[in-house]
Amino acid sequence: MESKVLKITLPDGNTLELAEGATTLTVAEQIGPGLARAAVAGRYTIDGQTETIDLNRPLPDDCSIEILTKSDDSADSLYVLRHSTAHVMAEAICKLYPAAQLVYGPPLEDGFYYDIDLDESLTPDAFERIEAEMKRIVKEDRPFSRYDMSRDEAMTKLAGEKNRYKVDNAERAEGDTLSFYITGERRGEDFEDLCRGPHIRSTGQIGAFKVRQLSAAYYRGDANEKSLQRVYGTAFYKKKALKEHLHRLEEAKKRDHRVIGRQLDLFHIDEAVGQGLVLWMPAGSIVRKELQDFISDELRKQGYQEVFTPHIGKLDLYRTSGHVPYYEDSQFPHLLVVRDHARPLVKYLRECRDGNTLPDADRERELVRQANILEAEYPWEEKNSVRRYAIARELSMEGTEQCSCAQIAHHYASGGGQGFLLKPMNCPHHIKIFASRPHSYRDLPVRLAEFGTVYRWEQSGELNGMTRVRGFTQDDAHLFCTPEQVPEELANCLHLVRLIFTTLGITEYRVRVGLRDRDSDKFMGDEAKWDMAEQACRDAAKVLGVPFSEEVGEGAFYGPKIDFIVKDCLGREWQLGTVQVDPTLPERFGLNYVGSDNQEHRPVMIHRAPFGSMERFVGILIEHFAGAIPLWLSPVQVAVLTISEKSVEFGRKVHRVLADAGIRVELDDSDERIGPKKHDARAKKVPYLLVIGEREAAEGTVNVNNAEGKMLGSVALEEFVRTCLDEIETKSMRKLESPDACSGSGDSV
RNA sequence: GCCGACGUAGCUCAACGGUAGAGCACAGCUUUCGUAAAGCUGAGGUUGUGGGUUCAAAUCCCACCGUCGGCUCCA
Repeated sequence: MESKVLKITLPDGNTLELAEGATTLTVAEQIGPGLARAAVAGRYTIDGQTETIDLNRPLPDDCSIEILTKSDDSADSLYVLRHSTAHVMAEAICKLYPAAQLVYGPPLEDGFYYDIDLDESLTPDAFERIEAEMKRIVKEDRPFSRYDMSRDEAMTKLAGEKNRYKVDNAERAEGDTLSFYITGERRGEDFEDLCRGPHIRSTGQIGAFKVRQLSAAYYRGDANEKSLQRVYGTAFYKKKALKEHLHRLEEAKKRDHRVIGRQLDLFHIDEAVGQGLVLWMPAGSIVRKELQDFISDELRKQGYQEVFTPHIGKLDLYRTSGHVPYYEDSQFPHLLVVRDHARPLVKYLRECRDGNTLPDADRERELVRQANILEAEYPWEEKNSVRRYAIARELSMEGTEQCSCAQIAHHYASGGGQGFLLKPMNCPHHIKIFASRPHSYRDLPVRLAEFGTVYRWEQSGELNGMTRVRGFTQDDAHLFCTPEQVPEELANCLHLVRLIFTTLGITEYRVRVGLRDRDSDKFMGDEAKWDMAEQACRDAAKVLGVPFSEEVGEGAFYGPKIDFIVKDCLGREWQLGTVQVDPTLPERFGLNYVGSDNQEHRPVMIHRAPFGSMERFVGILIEHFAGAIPLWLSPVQVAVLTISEKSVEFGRKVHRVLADAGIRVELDDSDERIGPKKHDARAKKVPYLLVIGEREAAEGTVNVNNAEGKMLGSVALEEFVRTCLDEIETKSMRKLESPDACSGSGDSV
């Protein structure tokens, strides 16, 4: 076989011709010794397909190539480094804890983790020892070496090692051969791991690393599987980069909406009220109200009608919608109401309990009959009158203190009994508004909007400030339309979401089209209609013209959806705006309208919430602006700060003029110095601070300072009012930069 | 719900077996001041709750409640 010559295209467009078997390292050496030293891995592209590859593995064919180096902090380069560091950490842990079984250790966007199965609980105290061990491995500068094995051979080898996780991993891996990476060169002696690679050249290339965090993680993300210990770490090529990274994390914490929410008195969550139940403080309420008014104005323009509905609904309503029993885990306990008929029974049993006697059987039987409780439901077998009283109370639905009673749970789960549910969603109520009147196709679309508060029993460990709560208000609306109207309505909904994001300067978001998982029982409804709805979502997302990803299993239980997802200060993703196509609930509720053919037709429903929820949106917004929210949203828009008693009178006048103009203004005429007054106003992130001294009083001007404390200069009071109102009116994100700009139009400031 | 860490004054933290202390905030007084924290004085806590160990518990142990970081979940 004659040896082939490979044509390698470099990033600068030059090409190299190398003998077959050439590696990325060969290429790097050709270019220069410095590059060869700094190189960590290669990245080649053939036919538009890009792969990262070990430095010392032969390039498969003609390709264009990019050399990843230690001085390059690109995601690709760091990815290889972190994956390699995960191997080093795994080795360290195995050495310190020989009983540890390795499971899976991928790189992450900002680090890596390794899942391990170990009975002994790891604690952060172990980090130092793990790091010390890792340091040793790094110092030894062991090369990462790869070897391949046929699948059969590898499976035999792994089976012999008695690590079921690696066997599982291997079974799920693709290809006829499996690869292993040795941290070192001595096969059978040095640490090795089943791994696709690629890796950096040697452990010495790991410049800086840190073991950071511990958590439990279920094997393969399955809560029924074994709980593993996940150890997180991160790595960089340079110590400085690690330091900066850790510093950034510290800085990001200062933007945390929970921290700023307290500083600015925006909201409060009180243990005595309940987990995940947000109390909006006066300042936070202003932000929320402004946002609601903003969207209400838009909705009016777009032909929505606002409605109000109660916070609870009958269980039967949610049995129809499918919420009961399918989503019971996420619901607050049902509200059980007093059955008047049962009161005499409860009273009698209470007397027995208080008198510490057993009830008379005949009398009890008679009262049970009167109570209209099925004999079969009644706990005759309970011999204890206290217990019997408690159960009778439950059966009579008088209170719910004892609601753990399995009989009750079973009773309700099996469809019996009338009670109420705190609404987990607004749709059933809106559906009933729609269904309360006959509709002609001429009426459609009907668009019903409500700031509807819903309650969901989120797992305690999931709660998070404002972003994950148990009671929240959706800026909800449901559109009932003909199938033909769906594309246009969807497009309008998406544009509304985008308008809101644009207005608030949220540019970093991703769009996800959530589809059903055909293998899951989480989704209900007709297959064909789902297909149509999913296609409608794809089409609408395309029309919107932003990149989006399609994700299976992310749909709502009744239909597919398009979500707008934003990251918080710690990089966690939160779904904000959502638009959902629902072919299912109209069916379940038997909704219809009369078409032009005088026949009844089934409408399609669109659920949409551009903010998602007021709580989550405001939480994210606080972090987005680090508390320095735009003027139109600011709880306090202007602070008037007097310099001394001599300027208090004019300060009061300024305050009054601004207040009369509808501007949210606060006056600080306390006998403090101007420095501290400014400091206080800045701490509250007030957008404009007006310093009022004798000079201003004499001239009728105000001395304008921005939220950063920078003095912008003085301007006539009337002019400041005008500019302020303009900035508020236009919901401008831009601030005054100099007082001269005050006289200009809103756009120029 | 799971794993780990943590709960001390309104906030941020100290004290880590010998019955709690600071800064900020708050109140009073002094000061009337020109742009990033004035001074003095005062008030404020049965150390999340309940048990236990101990002569003695904020401190050690257990349970519960809550918070935080992950996991899982998220209509």
